[in-house]
Amino acid sequence: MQEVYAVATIKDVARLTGVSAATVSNVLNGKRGAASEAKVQEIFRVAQELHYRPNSLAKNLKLQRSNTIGIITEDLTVFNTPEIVNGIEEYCEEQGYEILLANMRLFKRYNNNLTDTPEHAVLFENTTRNLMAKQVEGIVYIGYHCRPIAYLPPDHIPFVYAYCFPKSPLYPYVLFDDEKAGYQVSKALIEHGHRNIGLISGPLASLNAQARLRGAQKALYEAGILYNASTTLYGDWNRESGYQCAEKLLDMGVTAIFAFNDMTASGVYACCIDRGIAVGRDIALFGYDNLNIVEAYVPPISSVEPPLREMGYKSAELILAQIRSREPLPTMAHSLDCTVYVRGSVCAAPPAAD
Amino acid sequence: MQEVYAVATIKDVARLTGVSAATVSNVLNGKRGAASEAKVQEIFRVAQELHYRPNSLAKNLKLQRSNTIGIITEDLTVFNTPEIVNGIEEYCEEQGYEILLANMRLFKRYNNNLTDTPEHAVLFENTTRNLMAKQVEGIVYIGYHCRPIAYLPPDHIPFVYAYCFPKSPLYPYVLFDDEKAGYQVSKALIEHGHRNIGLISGPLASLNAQARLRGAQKALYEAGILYNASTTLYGDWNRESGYQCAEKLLDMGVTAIFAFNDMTASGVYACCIDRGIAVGRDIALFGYDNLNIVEAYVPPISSVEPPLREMGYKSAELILAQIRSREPLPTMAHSLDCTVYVRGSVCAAPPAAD
DNA sequence: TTGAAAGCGCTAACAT
DNA sequence: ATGTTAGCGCTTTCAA
Repeated sequence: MQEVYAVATIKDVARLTGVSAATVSNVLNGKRGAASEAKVQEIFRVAQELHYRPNSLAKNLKLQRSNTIGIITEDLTVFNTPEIVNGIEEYCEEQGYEILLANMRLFKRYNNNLTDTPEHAVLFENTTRNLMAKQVEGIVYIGYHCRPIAYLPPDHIPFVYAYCFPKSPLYPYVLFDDEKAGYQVSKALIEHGHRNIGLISGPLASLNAQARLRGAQKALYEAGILYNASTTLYGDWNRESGYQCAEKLLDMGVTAIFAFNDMTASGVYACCIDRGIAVGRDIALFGYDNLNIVEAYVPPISSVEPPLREMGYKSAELILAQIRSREPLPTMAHSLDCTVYVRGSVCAAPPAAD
Repeated sequence: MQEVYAVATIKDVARLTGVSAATVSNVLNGKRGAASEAKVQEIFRVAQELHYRPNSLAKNLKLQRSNTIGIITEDLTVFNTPEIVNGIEEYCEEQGYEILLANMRLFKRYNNNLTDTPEHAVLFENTTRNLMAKQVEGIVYIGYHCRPIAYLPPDHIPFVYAYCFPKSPLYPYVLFDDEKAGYQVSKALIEHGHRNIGLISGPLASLNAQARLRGAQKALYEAGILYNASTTLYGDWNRESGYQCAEKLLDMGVTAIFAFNDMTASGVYACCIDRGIAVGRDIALFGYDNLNIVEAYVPPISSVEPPLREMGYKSAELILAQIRSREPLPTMAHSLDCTVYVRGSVCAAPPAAD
């Protein structure tokens, strides 16, 4: 088996400069007066030449801290995850912290069957303890979609949930404000004169969908528009269900459709094309997620962009705050604002017939 | 600053079971006859109770090997990268190896200006040495698109390039077979009766584009179709240039368009819609990359899927082979096959007028 | 200004 | 069957 390829150690630097390892360590760690000016110069020179850097394992073991936080991703290939990771990395870089990433690959492993099973619990626990065995000082857990997570970390390790939240609210979590976005979208449609707006929600059980629905109702209420239960349909987040729901809504004569995700909106679009209805002229359409598919349409689909990078950044702030304060944080829920993009798919409502 | 939260060490297990640390180590590492049956049971029991796992830093430091390979990503948020990472993880999991991921965030850092500058070289070197300081046994470098990389790793550390390749072919690299895919796509179009096929390449300098072009020419040649330079245009990979190129090609009367990526194909689609030309009926269209936007169209765009997971898997095989053999590998270039998806956007050519 | 020594948690060679 | 010891590479206290 492989030994480590040749890498310079502190002893090499010590030997080549004729001082002790202790002195090299002191000098390289910037301790003033650890050696004469000449020695200092030489130590730096030799260290440079040998490309010396302290062995990270040895250093962290000795110091009993790693300057590292762990990230657990439920699945790195889910489209939102990398951008959240990026936000975490950004803050950590600013703070001189390092990252250790553990990807659970839940999708590949369990065929996208993501309820909290005992099997999952074992994997969670394992992944967490693996990171702890590497002395990470805290962990950010990134869900693949917003939902409650039963798993709680052991041993009071500093922990933050991003894009999901703990069933028992014992640790901070970072989400985005679905209700506000739902409100803003609906308000935008109302301001374009729409009063008969079809909603294609996700499944009733989805918390995201519920929050968006609340936002939409609030906007309707404020505008004095009577809520019409029959024009609120519950889809399955996918294109097919978008198509089917669109058929019903179009039959009911809505002038605008707010689909709660872009895939659904894409299905709506397809239905409109098939019926010869021009999106952005005959009907207004809004999606959610701001996937790159929305720009593929002519006119492009209006949509809502979740603040992924910011969620990562915020999560990192929270984890470092926990680490530094050594106390649980006062505020648990952190909700960040989405960006609403009104694009060509949103047109004014036709002159009211009523 | 944070000390490590309370975690059981081997000493704790030793103390609670009344044996020495050495015995605990021996028992837990499966050394037969290291202790009496009763002791063995007890050691396992206590270890379990305390959730003991060996401190990874201490263990690796001691053993001078980490059972870990490093992954350097140029940018984790580029759409192809996570799937490649996944493939690597899959193989490593099978082999009992761990992963350490370092994301250079080239996009965020340098605004997508990705030539090999000295600035980059410093970042590469730094990232590599950082991983080496953690005793990774080898490194897989994942480019964000296929191109030659000037950077070579130091100290003969086992190294593999994925989705890119080293300017000096001193290390193995894993790509996908653009030429073959270009050939297959063109052949598929020809078999549908098309003889006047427009190509929208990427920039002339792109190696991917060149290879796809070679494949296309081969197919034309085999079919006895005269290569027509005027129906080969060089775009910029984006939607706008796709639109513009499509205008020209449609004016020239092509019956099929092979766009060398999906964004370009998306621009072509937009142009066709604007002109009232039905893709999949009046004209055939092929893209490349198999982004999720291709399914958003009705009919969906035919496209080519690069074997991302497989590339990752292969890279991992190659890095472990290097690590285990302690020798450079004989074969440097590894090219994997893409999957070609013929979808509704491909129709038969109209009856020949010539 | 410099270095010897101890120890982080672990494993392995070598006693007993 | 079990333990003692040494040492991986590093930092830090303390003494010189």
